[in-house]
Amino acid sequence: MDINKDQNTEQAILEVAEKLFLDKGFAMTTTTEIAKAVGCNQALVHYYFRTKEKLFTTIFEHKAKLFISQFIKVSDENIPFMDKLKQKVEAHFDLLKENPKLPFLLFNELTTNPERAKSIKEALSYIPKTIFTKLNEELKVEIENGRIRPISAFDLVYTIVSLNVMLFIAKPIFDAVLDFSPQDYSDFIERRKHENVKIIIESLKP
Amino acid sequence: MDINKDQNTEQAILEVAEKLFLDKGFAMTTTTEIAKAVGCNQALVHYYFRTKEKLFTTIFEHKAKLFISQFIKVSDENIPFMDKLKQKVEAHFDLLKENPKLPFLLFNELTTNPERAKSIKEALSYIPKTIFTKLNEELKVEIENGRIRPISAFDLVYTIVSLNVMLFIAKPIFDAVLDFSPQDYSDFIERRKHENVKIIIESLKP
DNA sequence: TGAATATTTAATAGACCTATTAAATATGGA
DNA sequence: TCCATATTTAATAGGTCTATTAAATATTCA
Repeated sequence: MDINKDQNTEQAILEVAEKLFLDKGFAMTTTTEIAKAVGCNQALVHYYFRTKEKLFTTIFEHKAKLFISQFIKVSDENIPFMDKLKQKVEAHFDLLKENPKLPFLLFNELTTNPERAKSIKEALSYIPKTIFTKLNEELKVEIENGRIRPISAFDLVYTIVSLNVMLFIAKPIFDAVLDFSPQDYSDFIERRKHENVKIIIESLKP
Repeated sequence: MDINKDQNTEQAILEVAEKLFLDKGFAMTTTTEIAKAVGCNQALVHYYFRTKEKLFTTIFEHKAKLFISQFIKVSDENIPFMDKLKQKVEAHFDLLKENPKLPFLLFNELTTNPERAKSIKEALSYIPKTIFTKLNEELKVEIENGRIRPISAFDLVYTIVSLNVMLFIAKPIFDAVLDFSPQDYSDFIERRKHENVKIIIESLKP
């Protein structure tokens, strides 16, 4: 071992593997490469995690649960619905900004290897059903009071997620095709953060 | 050769490879598998296309150019801006519906193998710059006449593409995580087609 | 028909990958 | 210190993949 001699090898493997899986997906990442990046023997990756699949699952489930639990964190309940909505949309954006490659990994693994769906479903089951129920109830009150047009929680969430997630999934397009500099990209997504909130709020008007 | 004995082998390879690349991406598709699906010897894939990379590039560039040229097709010029916008958003949706896996392939290849960016850039350069210029001019007129709020062509396009494309990229999530049946999915995206138009129109109000 | 060319096949080189094994080395506690 | 256990290494089995080659077969056309 070269690097990371100080810290836990198992942890080092997890960290390096997470970065590589997020960068290039499951198929394009090899255990040989992970070991090399950690600075350890390739057999060690299997010693600690047995298979590449298990290593991936461990990392993905941990990452997904962390993401979801961070998002779930209740915000101040005693504020108007629209303010809370703005808060949530921005919190979703911020969380994506901290985990910009997670959505792609989810899409990638679910698309190229549907057998992994079960493990991913397991990881995502951490999203309580109650979230949708609760949102639907809140929406119902707003709709009945004529403050917003009729809309389902699912549709609202779809709009939010689409507008926010695409900022990060499409980054390689902005970089390669549109020749965005890092500054261009940074400016763009920050501007869109507010634009997205505006569009979502606007789309709810009765 | 078993199947496709009637038709051109080269063409058969292209068709089968296109399906497989779209289904599973470049990395997860093997030339052996392509040959097997075509019903020919694996060496034939290399005989006609030399390398897997060349085969992929041929297919991708053709697909991308087709998609773009179909979208570019001018619609009736003599209708109000908002009507044209609605037409375009729906045309974009319809085109995606016919090529539901193309966006993912684009993201996948650009993300997992950035070296391929050049060839993809080449394929996408088929999008004339004038499109954005023209849209910006049309927007300017609408803005100056107070019919819509100030917005850039790029932002408008981002909103349209995000809302439409996510319907298809996220399909594996709807299927696996939300247990959508084919009918559920079909109903959902058709509803969203109109919902997306509404959101986009609404988001432009002054 | 028969020679030139095109297509197809079987075989395989060469690379790399995952996973395992046995042996070597390090570590911690009695 | 010394033994038991944990960690690490080198070596390798066994598989698959891309790409090439030479030989076999089919097709074309003079």
